Amino acid sequence: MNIWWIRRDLRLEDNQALTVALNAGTGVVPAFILDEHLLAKPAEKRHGFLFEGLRALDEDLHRLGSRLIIRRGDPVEEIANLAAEIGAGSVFAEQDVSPYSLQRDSAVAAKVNLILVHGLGIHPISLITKSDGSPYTVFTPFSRAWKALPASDHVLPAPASLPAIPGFASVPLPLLPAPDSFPAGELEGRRRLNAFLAGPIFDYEAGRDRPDLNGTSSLSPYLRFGMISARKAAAAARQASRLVPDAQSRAGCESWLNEIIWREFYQSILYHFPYVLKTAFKPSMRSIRWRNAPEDFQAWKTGLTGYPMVDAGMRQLAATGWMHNRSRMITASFLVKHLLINWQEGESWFMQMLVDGDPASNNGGWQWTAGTGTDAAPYFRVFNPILQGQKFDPDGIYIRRWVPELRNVSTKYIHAPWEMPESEQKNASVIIGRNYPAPIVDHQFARQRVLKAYSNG
DNA sequence: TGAAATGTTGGGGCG
DNA sequence: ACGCCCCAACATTTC
Repeated sequence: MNIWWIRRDLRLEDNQALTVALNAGTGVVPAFILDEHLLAKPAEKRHGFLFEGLRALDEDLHRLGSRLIIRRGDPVEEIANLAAEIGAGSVFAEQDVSPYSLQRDSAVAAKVNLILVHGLGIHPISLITKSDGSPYTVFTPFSRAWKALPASDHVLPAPASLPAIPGFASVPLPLLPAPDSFPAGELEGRRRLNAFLAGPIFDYEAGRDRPDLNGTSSLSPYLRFGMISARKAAAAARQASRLVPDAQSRAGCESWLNEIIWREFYQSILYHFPYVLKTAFKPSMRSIRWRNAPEDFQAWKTGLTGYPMVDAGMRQLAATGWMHNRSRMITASFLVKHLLINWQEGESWFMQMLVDGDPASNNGGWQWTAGTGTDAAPYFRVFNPILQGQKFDPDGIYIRRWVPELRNVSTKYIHAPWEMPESEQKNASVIIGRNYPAPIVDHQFARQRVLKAYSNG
């Protein structure tokens, strides 16, 4: 018997670790270790999503004649114990990139025959380097090298059946449910991919920037836990692109594929530069004097900054465990640039709240926004939350959805409600400073302040 | 995957 | 006819 050690590949279709394990013969025991170290970190929605995903996977395994063995504790001990218990020859697992997983896996490999299999990304990180072998640190050349590799559109089918598992002990999963907006499981991942490919992907070029429209795939949590394989998603996007005649639709597909490549770019960055989880990628950006401002941070977290576009994003995050990408940029920029609070505080909050929270992508995004990272936004690029709102939520639909106090505010004032005359405030049944805060910081002032802080840093 | 400040151009009103 | 001013529209530069 061998072990298929599941970590963030909760799927049966296009699972290379599972396939290799099956091909090794002699039977496969699917196992998941509830890692105390990881579960101790606050991330209720993501954990609920994971647990529900494991329940769904267990059901799928039952259907094929197998089942999921769950253990709890330190994975190094638990995998070694399980391997000894079942007399496992080898342990097969999908290779991960975070420093924690690298250290964990090398500790496991010291105790059992651990075989790590590619599959988290589409192309192995080792294949995408500059000609001298060093890693790319700029997205565009990285993506060119990525696209130059032969497209691997082959998707491994889910096995038709699996070997039965003898009566090994398994601990129950915590009952924590997945958030309502994200039912977990491979089936739901596939459903969402198909729904996205049936239309929205063709408008993705513009649609992806509009938090008021459902223009994105909302697949991020499923990709995060491998409930859909990135390779299958990309193959489907390429196929969709080939089937449409017009350039605009093809651009949508291409643009979405680029987002998949961003994901792998940041995986590569984390793999090669693990210190980014601790400090700025750019050494020159490590001496910025951040503000210690707990009240401002609290206002940001709770969506009470007085800037509707920022507050809408933060409340969407708190309510659903997900935030539209455009809103992620706007809210992150606001924390770092307007409030001058260390991007690492925001990174940590997002990791607590996000269902799709992934160290590589989340860190990459925050360092990009803060201007401290690879291929980052220049520090002087300061988003104006009012203009961003006007551009990307022109009718204020997104704001009214997530900031109900402003529901009756006219579109004219929806992005800057503090400019409402008193009579308008009464009409809209919202008094600025009472039912909705006045801006906690003036835009022009904040802009000048952050430019100064960065240029001194 | 910016925004603001500054510069340039050109049409129109006007004396 | 002409210069002047205003200002929108666009372009460039600066942060």
